[in-house]
Amino acid sequence: MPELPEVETIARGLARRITGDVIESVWLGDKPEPLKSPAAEIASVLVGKRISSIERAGKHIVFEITPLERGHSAKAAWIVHLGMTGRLQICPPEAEIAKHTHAILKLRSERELRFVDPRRFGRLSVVHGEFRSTGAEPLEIDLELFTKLFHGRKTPIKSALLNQKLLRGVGNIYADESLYRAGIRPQRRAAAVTRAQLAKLHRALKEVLREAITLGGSSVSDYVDADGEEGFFQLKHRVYGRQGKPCLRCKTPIRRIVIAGRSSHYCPKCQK
DNA sequence: ATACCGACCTGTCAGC
DNA sequence: TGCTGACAGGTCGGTA
Repeated sequence: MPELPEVETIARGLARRITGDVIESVWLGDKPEPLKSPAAEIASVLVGKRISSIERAGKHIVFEITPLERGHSAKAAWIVHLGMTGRLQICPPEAEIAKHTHAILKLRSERELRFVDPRRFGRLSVVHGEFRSTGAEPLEIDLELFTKLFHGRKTPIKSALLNQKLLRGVGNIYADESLYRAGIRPQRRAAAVTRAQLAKLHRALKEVLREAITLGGSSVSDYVDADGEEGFFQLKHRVYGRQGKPCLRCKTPIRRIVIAGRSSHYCPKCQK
C-alpha cells in the first residue's frame, strides 16, 4: 500500500499519539510471514519498554525502544514495513479484532497498537542499536548525489527510481507522477536521461512527495492513516491510474505499459 | 555485477 | 450466482 508520503503520514500520526507510552505486553499471530525476527526476540525487546520516538526511514516505520530506568541505555528499535496492505491502528482494547491481525501491543495507556495486513507482505523486526537503512532519502538528497545515482545505469529510469538501494521510499505512484512532471518517459534508460532532465526530476520528485505529505498521502483503494483517515493526494494524480484519460496538459490519452512488472502511466506527448 | 521475472498472499472487480 | 483471470501502493531470490 504505502509509499513515502503514506508512511510519513502514519509515522507522524503514531508519534503524536503514542510517543512515551510503555509496552506492557505483546501478542504475535501464528502466521510466519510477517515476522522477520523470531517472535520471542521481538517480544523480549519490546515488553516493559518505552516507545521514545517514532520516525520514518524510507518505507519503514522505526519505533525507538528504550528501557524505563535510565542509566544503561540499551537502545533498540522495532521496525515495521507495511508491504502493500499493512496497517497500524490504535484501538481501545474492546475494539473488535480485525481479520488478518498479526500483532497486538498492549500499552500502559490502556490502548492497543495493532498490526493488520491481509496480504502479509508487511514485515516486523527488531534491531539492537541503530536501524541502518539503505539508499538516500529523496527529500534530503542534493542534485549532485541524485545525478550520480543514475550514472551508467542501463535500467529504465523508473526501475532506478523504485530501487530502494538508490533512493528509499519512492514507489509506483510517486515514480510515475514525478516522471510526468519532469517530462521523462518511464522506460528511458537511466543513463540516457540528460543532466537537465535529472535536475527537473530531482525537483519534481521532492515537490510531489512534499505535496502528497501535505495532503496525507494517496488513498487508492483502502489506505488509511493511523487515525483511520484517508489521504487526498489521489485527487492530484496526473497520470497514475488515468490510462485512456486525457493528459491534463495536452489532452493526449494517458498510456499504460508494464515496466519491471509494474504498471506504468505516462503521456506519450509530454514525456520524452 | 546487474537486471528481469516469478513468487509470495488476499481481496476485489470485470467479464462471461 | 458463481467461476476465472487480471490486478493491486512492495520486495526477494533465482536465473540469465
